[in-house]
Amino acid sequence: MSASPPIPPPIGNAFLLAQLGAHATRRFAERVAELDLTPPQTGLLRVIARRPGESQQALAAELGTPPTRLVALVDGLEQRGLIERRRNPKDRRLYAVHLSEKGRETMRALAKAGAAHEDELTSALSTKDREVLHELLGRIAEQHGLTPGVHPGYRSLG
Amino acid sequence: MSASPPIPPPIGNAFLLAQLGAHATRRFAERVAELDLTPPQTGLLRVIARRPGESQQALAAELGTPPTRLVALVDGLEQRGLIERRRNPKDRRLYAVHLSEKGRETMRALAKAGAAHEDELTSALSTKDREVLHELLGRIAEQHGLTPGVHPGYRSLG
DNA sequence: TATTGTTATACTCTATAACTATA
DNA sequence: TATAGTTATAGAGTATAACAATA
Repeated sequence: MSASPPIPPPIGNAFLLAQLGAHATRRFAERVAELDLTPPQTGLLRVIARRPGESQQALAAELGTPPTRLVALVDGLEQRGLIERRRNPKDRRLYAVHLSEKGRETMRALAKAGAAHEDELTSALSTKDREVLHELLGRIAEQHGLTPGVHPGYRSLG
Repeated sequence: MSASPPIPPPIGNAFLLAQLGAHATRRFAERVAELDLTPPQTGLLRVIARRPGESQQALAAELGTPPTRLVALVDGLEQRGLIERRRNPKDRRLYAVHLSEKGRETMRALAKAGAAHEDELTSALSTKDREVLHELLGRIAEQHGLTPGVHPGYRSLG
């Protein structure tokens, strides 16, 4: 009489989402590494592209990240010439953060990489399947209050 | 004439999966923190439950993690009395890792937490929708060669 | 006195390499 | 000499708190 091993619970949607999400994030990181970017940097670029001229505080609030973390991200992108900090002469405490022309080129390269990533990840699904999946995922994301286009990885854990 | 801001690309399935995956992982971490466990610890417990008596090397291979990382995980679970290291008298280099009775209790609590987590995450979907989602996600996971029940977070990044 | 941005610091997680004990 | 497990060490990423400049 050997003790019966516990029956493992069936793999649910929550686990599949976590598993596939980690896989997707990893593959995306590999792709953007070819552009010398990290995923957090791409997310910041995306926000700057959508809302050019915002202050670092505003960007931090949009991403849900501590302002101190943003400094390092902005530093890295600025040193590579992808973004510009412009002083606001009316209030010299603020910077207005803008994409440079090189930054806009990088955004185009990122869009290509993103499309290739999307294709690769969902290549097992038909066009119709992809639409169904998108609708289901969108409904879950909305119900949980996730900000469209903003990855929770910025959000502090406390 | 102001320069037109770049049109952000539509949010695709890949981003939604990454976003929801990170959210699911975070919520799960919060839940199992109430059992004083981290997600990596729960994944290891799950593998030990399914394959009791394996060596640490075998467990590391199954999870795809460096053996050195496993030591700390096993240490933590053993100190809390959830698992046992048993020496193999035939080859005294090996340990056989087993769940303790307390470990089996913890597995039952984990199953409850997992079910609650699953319900919460997919509460926006009908039963039928959940089945459709599960089928689609399973197909993607299989096509990308993801091991059922093993989170890619163990896998080294190299 | 409040706010923007910054620096300093510490903590968590993980990987790599060197070590031991057994075989 | 090869293998199982361990320890030591270092690196990446992020958070918290203190600080300087400006309002």
